[in-house]
Amino acid sequence: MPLHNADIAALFEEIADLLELGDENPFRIRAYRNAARVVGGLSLDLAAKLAEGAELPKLPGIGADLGGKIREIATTGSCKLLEKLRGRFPAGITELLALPGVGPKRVRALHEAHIDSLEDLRRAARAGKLPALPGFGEKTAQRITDAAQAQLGTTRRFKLAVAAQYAEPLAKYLDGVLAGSYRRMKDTVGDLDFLVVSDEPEKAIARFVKYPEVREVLAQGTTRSSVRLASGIQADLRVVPRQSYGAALHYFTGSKAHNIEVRKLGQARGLKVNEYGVWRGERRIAGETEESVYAAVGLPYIEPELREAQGELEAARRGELPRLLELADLRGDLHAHTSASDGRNSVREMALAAKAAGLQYLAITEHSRRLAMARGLDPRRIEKQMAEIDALSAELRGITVLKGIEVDILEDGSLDLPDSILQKLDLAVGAVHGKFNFPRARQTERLLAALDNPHISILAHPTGRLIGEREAYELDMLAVMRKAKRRGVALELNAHPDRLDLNDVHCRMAKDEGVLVAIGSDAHGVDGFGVLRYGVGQARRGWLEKKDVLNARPLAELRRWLARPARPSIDVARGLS
DNA sequence: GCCGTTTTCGGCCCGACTGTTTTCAGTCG
Repeated sequence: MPLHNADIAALFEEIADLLELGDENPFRIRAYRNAARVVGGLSLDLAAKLAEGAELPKLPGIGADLGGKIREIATTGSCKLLEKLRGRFPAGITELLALPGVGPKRVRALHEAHIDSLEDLRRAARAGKLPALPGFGEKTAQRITDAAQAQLGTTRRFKLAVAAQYAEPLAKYLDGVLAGSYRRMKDTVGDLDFLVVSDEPEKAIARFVKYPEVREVLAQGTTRSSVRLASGIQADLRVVPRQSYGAALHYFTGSKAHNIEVRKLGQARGLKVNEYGVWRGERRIAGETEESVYAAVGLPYIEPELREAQGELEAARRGELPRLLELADLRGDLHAHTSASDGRNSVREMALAAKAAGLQYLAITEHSRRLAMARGLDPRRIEKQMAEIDALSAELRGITVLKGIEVDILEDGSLDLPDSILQKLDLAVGAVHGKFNFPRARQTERLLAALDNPHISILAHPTGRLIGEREAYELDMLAVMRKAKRRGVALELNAHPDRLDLNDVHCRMAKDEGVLVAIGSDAHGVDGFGVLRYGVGQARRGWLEKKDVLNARPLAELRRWLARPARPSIDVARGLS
């Protein structure tokens, strides 16, 4: 069982937790958390790289020691330090750290009282033992008891589009702006962060806690407040004066790791960066706008989606920031369904809706026959739809409908339709809709085989993940990308908020590998194009520019790309990789 | 544990809110 970057990151987090319980040097603990973040956000599969005998690449914040531990974990599945630390504390004690209001100090106090798990904690709470513990008291004990009962230790995150339903009305109510991971367009958000400019912060906070959807006020101070909404999502408000707006927006947008980097840059220039501004001694030299904050530390403005401490500060310093894709750059959509399969509207209705959404072309890509429950199309019904599209095209103006298919990739990597019908279509989008649990090698082989088909233009939702429901299937993504590159196939970024697949890390990997990304709405109705903004958000998080995105190209260029004779049916490059 | 146009040693981002610790620690973002 090979360990992937996420597994290595999880072990580093565990080491950090256990070191924290051991009251170790906080900077050493931070080094492990930083390493977890760096490794977890890497597109390159470290274990695979090491298995090939390659050297570990130079990674920020990872020196000789942590590099050695990565090697040790990748090859043995664990490391000596972790085993030693695990021996020092009862198994499962780190789950207590996840409870809100519980940090290392309180876990140690609990441990002294032989409370070493969530179950122990609930039992001790029922017996009324908690308030007597050092540093607890009635209120703290109650808060922790409630959290333990509500299973709050299991961090609940909300899909971006779900969070939007709560976030945007509240932002309007507050007359404020959204910051945090929501503004950075992360695929899921843990809480909502709002910023309001006001010289009467108490008033703004009073209005905040009176919002009808507030279920519980978690904290209420003179400049900030936290509440839990009826939906269960936590909302944080920060109120600042006008002259601090940019600094506060920067601070509250994060990410935390990005902020730390910016503050360090400031420090090197003798400046202090906080949420009120950039300071030289007592004097504020910047802070009204985010641009002024970056300028003060010698950088151009950095887009929120890039602020993950993944090389954006270095790129900014060198003047090499990407010019990120924008929603308006999308010229068309290459993945949509109609009522012929499992959609809700006709081709005509979908085409008009796409036009209204500002698109110039739309590919209709129904499911293929294998997906019977979605009323997948067989060749006969495809021919019928092609005729329908031809007739429609004769009268439609301002929108071009392309004839496509979302063809199932079968277990052996062959496609669910014969070449004889695929070649009549403008494009075929290949997709996996079953057998998600193949072992990594077999799943990879299956996709590589599918890419050999000369008619496949786009690989849809390449990892099959459903956020919060289904993990991505096991896959050697690098091998798939390199093959897609050789075969001239684009990889989809499915913009549906349940998918967002490719994710941000994979988008950046695609860019690095020179693979085109197609942002598809997967619309199943006329209201389905609005999700493109989430797709663009992830694309931006993956550093994608207009040139990296297939459907940012004008129709004529797209047609040339689709029609080019480049895809031989035999992979001449096979054996060279 | 990392890192260096101040440094190979001595630093390491910064502030708010809560509760209980009577002067601030713990936690969080």
